[in-house]
Amino acid sequence: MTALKYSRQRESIKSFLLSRYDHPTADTIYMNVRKEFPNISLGTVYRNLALLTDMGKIIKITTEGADRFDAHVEPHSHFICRECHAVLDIHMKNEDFINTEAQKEFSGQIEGHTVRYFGLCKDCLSKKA
Amino acid sequence: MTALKYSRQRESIKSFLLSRYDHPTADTIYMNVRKEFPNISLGTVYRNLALLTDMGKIIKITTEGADRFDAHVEPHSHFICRECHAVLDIHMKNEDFINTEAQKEFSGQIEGHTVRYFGLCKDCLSKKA
DNA sequence: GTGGGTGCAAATACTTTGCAACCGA
DNA sequence: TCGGTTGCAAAGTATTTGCACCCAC
Repeated sequence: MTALKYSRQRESIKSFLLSRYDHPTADTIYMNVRKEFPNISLGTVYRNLALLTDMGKIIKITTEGADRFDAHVEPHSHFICRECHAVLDIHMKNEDFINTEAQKEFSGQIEGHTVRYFGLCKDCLSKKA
Repeated sequence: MTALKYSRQRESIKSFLLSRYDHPTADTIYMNVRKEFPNISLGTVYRNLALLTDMGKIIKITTEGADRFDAHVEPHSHFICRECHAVLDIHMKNEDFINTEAQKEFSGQIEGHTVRYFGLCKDCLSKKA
């Protein structure tokens, strides 16, 4: 029974994440939280991101390169660009994939805000033209 | 114009992957290919996995921990266990998500065999009971 | 005061890369 | 022979962890 204690650093990390919709990496979070806590260390950022993830306050998204984080935990899905690894929100209703083969095969096992579509984002698509 | 040359090691890696449906990691591939090529190095395994991925002969699946690889490139989706990180195939038709919000929002940008569902596999579910 | 949290640095896990020797076309 | 490929080891990137000190309760 580890009693969680308040920490200004953790609060700052969470509120920074709440202000962003682009799923920043631990390093980006570190750079920004440093504006408020110049002495914070990357280790502390990682430790708190792990804590917040375990508590369900944020979501960790593992992609190529560094993991990305999202404080918006309402059920939603993600589109991930194969090229630039941008993570974009998809505002998809849970019921939306209820009739898919996946839903039939893994009925009851698939959690919300956990579907990820991969492809090319518009920026990367247009750079190819 | 780099002319690709035949390599027994690369062939072995590819045929090992074709024999597996559990999406092994580079290290597992290394361990197994070593039975045929005792002197092969991890670096060579990684180099060839990158080459095969670029050629579209295999798929790289980035998850927590080590990346996983799949030589079965026919369009299909994956179910990934949050707990043990197992990657299971979902035999889902491409048309299956054509009416979803994701498909509408990212029309033409979503590639085949690239949708990933997250949840708990049956083994991990039963261990919780 | 006590135990969780922090900064720092070292360690770890996974992957990439430089280089000389090797091998396929 | 020529240039791609390999084994080995060192380096690189992302993340975790041990430890002494600090701070919330």
